[in-house]
Amino acid sequence: MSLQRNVLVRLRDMILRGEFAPGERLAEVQLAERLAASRTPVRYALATLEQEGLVEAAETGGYLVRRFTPREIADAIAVRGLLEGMAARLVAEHGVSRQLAGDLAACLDEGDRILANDPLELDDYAAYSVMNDRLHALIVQAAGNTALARAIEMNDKLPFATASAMLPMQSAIESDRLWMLYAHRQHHMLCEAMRDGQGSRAQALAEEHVQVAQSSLRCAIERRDESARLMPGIRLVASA
Amino acid sequence: MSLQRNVLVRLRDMILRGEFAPGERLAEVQLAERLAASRTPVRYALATLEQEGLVEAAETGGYLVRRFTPREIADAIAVRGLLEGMAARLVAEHGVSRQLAGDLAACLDEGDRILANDPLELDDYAAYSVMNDRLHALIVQAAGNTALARAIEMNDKLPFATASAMLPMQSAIESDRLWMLYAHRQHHMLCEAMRDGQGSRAQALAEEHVQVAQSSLRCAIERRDESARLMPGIRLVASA
DNA sequence: GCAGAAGGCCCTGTATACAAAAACTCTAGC
DNA sequence: GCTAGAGTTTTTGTATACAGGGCCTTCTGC
Repeated sequence: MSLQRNVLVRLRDMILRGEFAPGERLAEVQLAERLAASRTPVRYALATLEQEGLVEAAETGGYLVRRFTPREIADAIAVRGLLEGMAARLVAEHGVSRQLAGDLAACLDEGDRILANDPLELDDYAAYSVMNDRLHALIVQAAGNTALARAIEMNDKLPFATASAMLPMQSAIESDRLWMLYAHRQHHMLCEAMRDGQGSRAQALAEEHVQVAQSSLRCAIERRDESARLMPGIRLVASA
Repeated sequence: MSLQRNVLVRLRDMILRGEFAPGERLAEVQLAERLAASRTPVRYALATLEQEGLVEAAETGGYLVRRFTPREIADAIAVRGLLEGMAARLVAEHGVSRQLAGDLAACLDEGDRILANDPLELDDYAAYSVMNDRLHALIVQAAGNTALARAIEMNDKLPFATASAMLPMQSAIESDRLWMLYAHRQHHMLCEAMRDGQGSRAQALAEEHVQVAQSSLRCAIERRDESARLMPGIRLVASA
């Protein structure tokens, strides 16, 4: 992989891990030596991350780590609901191919299997996240609308807006298993609606599905200290 | 303005004007001398335009002008409809402020005034475009959802996906005035729905509103040679 | 005559030099 | 003690040098 790409993914990861304070200046030389590269790849990464919205250009020049409000995160989650709702409707209207039906069923089965464990372990959350991301990606891909896929991809660059960003939070909630059972039941219903060509039902389900993430977000904001351990990136979200 | 920004907007404009063939390699040194700058600002512009989707990274390195299919443009227009529909619904649900009501009314009045001219002149199309963009921007801004605004902004970077991108095409259609009267009637109805707090009516109207653009797009694709004079950027759309 | 290899040319990725501007610090004066 | 100002230092924006790689051309051998 080129150094540019390497620096980009590492810097993005560092920001998402909360290694910088929100509003902090990202000095190029400092980043360059920390990432063992020259300023050129670092500048490329910063320009890209500005487009992604993780970093903002300072008026005086250079870049600052962006500070997010809880409102902005909630907004992004709502937009994801809208976009995934459209994707689900398109899939329902196009019809579910045999291939897709099999892939979706595999995701559903795996989710069932994971949630059969009663005290959910850390591995279970991780495995569920992978399954969850794959399920959502399958639907978006099957929708076959490139602009829609691009919009979702862009929206998911914002922290905590992605499908499984809030999942680590579940392990801090007492009723975690109930929430996940609810969310996964929605997965089942959504796949059923798409399979049966029920476009507006599928859309409504996908749109409603993000309310679970909204709940988790509210919980994470209320219990910052606790969630900071599970999701270090929460530092980027303003406390007020 | 910094040279970086200057080069970025000029290069974006050159691509949108169709000054490059789709798939053409954008050699950095050549662009640099053409834009009277060094490779550094040019590389910044290319990286940004890649994020915007106007340019794609070649496997071997460097960048190529993107080629768009009519399907991709139609997809982007559909996504704009979805996003603007959500914006309209949010405005209806939040309520229309006195300030916003005045601004919207000014747009509606100006549109009425322009469309009162019976043979529409070139100036009329231009003035209508400005009004149209302002009206759409007002609604998005009033929705107050930053992620939504970002998604629309990103989507509008794709050629021919923006609200008034297809307007120049109208001057080549016999029934242009009828179409524009129809679209502007939708503007009136949309503002009425938002004012009266009719969220789902507003959403449906905004979503349906983009069908005018879809029509214009189909017309532009069918009559490439004619539309190429009015919208040079159509060169970027594959003929097939 | 054709195929394969070698050489040269152009292009990108990376590093770095340089200048202008901004920020910080230290000092002097009120 | 605080403010203003000058000087210094850091930082960004820009240009450019350099190396590695790909592609095209050309030459040679079969």
